[in-house]
Amino acid sequence: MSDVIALHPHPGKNRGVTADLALDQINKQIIEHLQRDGRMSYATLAKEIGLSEAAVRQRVQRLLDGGLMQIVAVTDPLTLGFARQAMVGLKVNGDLRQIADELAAVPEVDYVVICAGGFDLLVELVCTDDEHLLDLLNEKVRPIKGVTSCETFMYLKLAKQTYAWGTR
Amino acid sequence: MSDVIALHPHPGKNRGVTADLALDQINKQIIEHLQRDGRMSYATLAKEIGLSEAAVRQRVQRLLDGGLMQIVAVTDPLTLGFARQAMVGLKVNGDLRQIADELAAVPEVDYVVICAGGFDLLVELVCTDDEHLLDLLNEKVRPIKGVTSCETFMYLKLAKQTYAWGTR
DNA sequence: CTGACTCCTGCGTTTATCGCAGAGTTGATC
DNA sequence: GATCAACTCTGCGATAAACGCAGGAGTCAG
Repeated sequence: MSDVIALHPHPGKNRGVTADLALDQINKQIIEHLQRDGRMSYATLAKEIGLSEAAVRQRVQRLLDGGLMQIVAVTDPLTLGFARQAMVGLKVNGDLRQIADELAAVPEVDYVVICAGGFDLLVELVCTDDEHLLDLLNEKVRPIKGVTSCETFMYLKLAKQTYAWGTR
Repeated sequence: MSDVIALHPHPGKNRGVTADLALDQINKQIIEHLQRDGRMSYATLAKEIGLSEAAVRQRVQRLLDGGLMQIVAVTDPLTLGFARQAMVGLKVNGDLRQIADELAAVPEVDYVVICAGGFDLLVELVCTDDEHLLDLLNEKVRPIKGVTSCETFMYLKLAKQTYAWGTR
């Protein structure tokens, strides 16, 4: 496959910087493989990359512990009984970060991004039905202080959903 | 945690329906656990759910093979060197599904959803930089036949990203 | 009742994971 | 330039998990 790059990527390079978690070429390779199959064994991962099994295990563990990567099961919410999903575009006044955090605290909110353009915030909601969606919008989203406008885009069909962007 | 429900969910119930992949309570429990930790061992998963290890392994394999669930590593693209992410809201004329498929074929597009509201399609782009984003919009998105309007929301900060909605 | 089907269990074999001690490098300090 | 601490890798034995398969039990159609 692709060439293995530096077997010894400057050991001891990242001292001082405590929890820095360098994303060297090896870690990127690890992530790329796990983006395709999150359950790949450390052993085969090690063979593919050209490192010992223990070293790969160590690196994966560090990536997970550091919150830089997580390995999870993903599904189409529609197949799990969440009949109603929606993206909400918000315009707000005040502290963007704080409002984003408030929204992030809502369990039914699975995605919050601060952005530039016609909306200040984009928020994805996962609901069981229309009633649930209405409740959320009415009780949890619109009442947030600083929210001046709220436009809802109800999902009709999820056409693509990928997590393997690779790395650069 | 939650009570274990029916140990024997009507064996042999889903005959006839060839590749149906029933989402019974057990499968939902499996998904819920793997949404939290995709690398959980079949053994502990089996103990938590109250089935044999082999049965759980069989079910997980079927969920994966059937494309109903995938276990992958997820990361914040920004930490992986993708400095520029954006959501694009499109208004289109013509066949929504076909246009959605065309967009889905673009590698840099990781999310396409057909929706109701001010936009017909929401598309998420993962780019290395502004140049890349400009290229994409100019060469791959706007030229698509039927696209009448295109509004871009550049990501400034990802505030939340979850894949564990649980199940209903 | 019989047969086909599905799903589960139990168990032996193979494979992977875990934990730890030791070697090699690097950068800072003296 | 020698020493030391910090980091990462390797190798290996003990433990644990995954795999494959044969057998049992339930369900449904004829």
